[in-house]
Amino acid sequence: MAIHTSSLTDPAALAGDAGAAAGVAPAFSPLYQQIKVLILQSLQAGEWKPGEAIPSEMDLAARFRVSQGTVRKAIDELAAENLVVRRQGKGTFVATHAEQHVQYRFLRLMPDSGDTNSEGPAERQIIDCKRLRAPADIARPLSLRTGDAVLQLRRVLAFQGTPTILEDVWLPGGPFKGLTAERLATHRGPMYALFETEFGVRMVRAEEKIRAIAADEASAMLLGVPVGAPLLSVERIAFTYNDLPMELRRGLYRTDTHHYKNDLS
Amino acid sequence: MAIHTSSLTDPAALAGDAGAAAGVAPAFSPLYQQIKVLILQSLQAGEWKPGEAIPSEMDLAARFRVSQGTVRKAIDELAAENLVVRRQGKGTFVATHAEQHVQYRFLRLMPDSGDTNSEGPAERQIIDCKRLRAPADIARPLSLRTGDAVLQLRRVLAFQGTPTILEDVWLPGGPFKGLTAERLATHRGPMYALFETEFGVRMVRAEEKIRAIAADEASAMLLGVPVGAPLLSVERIAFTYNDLPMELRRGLYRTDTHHYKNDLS
DNA sequence: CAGTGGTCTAGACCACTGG
DNA sequence: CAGTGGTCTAGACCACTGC
Repeated sequence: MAIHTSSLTDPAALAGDAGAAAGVAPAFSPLYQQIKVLILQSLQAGEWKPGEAIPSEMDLAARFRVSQGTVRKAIDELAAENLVVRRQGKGTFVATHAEQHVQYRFLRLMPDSGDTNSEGPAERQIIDCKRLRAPADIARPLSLRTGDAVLQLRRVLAFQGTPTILEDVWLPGGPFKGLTAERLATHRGPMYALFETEFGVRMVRAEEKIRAIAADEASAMLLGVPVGAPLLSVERIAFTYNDLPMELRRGLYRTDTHHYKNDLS
Repeated sequence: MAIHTSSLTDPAALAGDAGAAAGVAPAFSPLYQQIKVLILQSLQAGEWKPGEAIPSEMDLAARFRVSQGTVRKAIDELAAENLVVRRQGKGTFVATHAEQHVQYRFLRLMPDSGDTNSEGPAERQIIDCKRLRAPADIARPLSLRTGDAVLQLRRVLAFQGTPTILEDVWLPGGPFKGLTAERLATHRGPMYALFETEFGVRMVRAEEKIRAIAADEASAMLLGVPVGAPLLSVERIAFTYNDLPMELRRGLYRTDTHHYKNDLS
């Protein structure tokens, strides 16, 4: 491994050796990137669980035989990607969807007046939860084969008594074996927190495609709006480590009292 | 200034002195943050224009009497905020909306199939451009007073012959004095690039509120969709340095062939 | 080749947390 | 008070660019 050849005893050998055999460029990779990959591997291997502290910078520096500054830069990037949270004086912790002061980290729907906290927690109602064989348009985004087992879940979120979000969620059957409507209903806190504690699946990032559509009969009924009313359609693919898709979610949002907020920079 | 008291000759005096008089906490501010503010001030003062190189890290370190590493960390943050672009071997450059390989940095609308480049440049058509006194709902988000002069602009963007975006843009009359429909029509490239070169206004970040609405008669006509068709309503406030709002934009997007893409992390 | 940003180190000291 | 992350420095060397 490149790390061990580029330690204190031989700081000259820096270039990564991955891909050096082929005719392609040697793809120079700085030491801190290599350390970052090693920490990442420990994270996905579950060496440290969500919410727990990872070893101190000094410990990691000793383990990898590099200076603290190099470990520091690796952790800086992990923190920038929200995989890890630094707390001065305490340590560095594996990020988690539970115990996070923002209840829903990936939900961008905000009430038109007041902040998210002022309207209190969402009232959740599970409409449906069943196993089925994935049709092509579900299997593809989840990197599954058509016909593979998936879990489908339908629920409604209401804010202050007004049903606002109708969501269909699809999960790969393998990693989420044993997930039931019962378990979901009794769980408090974000769904992604339950995924972490019960199934060891941590959602790391997501992509959303947003459209405006007209409510069909079923959706209109569940959300309490007229048929044909404009709704925000939000299709989300959520990824765990290694850009592995682990959830497909199709949501319909009422935007008469709420809006989808996005910050560009 | 704090910088000069915490130079090489007196590296002990680090704490910022801002706000030390009041009973509030002294608000410790690290050196690199102070340097960042100084560079920021030079940026908004126009000491270096968009597209130009700023002084090298060594030069800035000498100017501010700090080490290169400290300047480096300041620039790192500016680069993370897209205010500045680093190019190895060449220098650090003031970010610009022109000459940027992504044509529209703040536009999140993507064609459903293929990438942004495959559909070629947007065809732009100015519908209207006039001066008026700002009503309250326009003045407020622009931090103006009701009745202040604003410029209103309406245009349609079409992709491959299909009108897709209808936008109303409001700009404060002062900074944009002299902007005409003629000038906009003859200009090639992003509108924000013209704002930089002609008016010295650089948009740095933006906030968007997204809703689904039904097309009214005027919008339906201009976009070539039936009245009542669902459209994506995108309200954007764009800010220049110092979080100063400089543009209000209300867009209606057709989402039958395109979608709004958002990455969450 | 000189000049730029990028990496890496070693060591000192500071701010914050908790026992 | 010890341990953690956070700041700052000084110096060496590397990778990339352009003359």
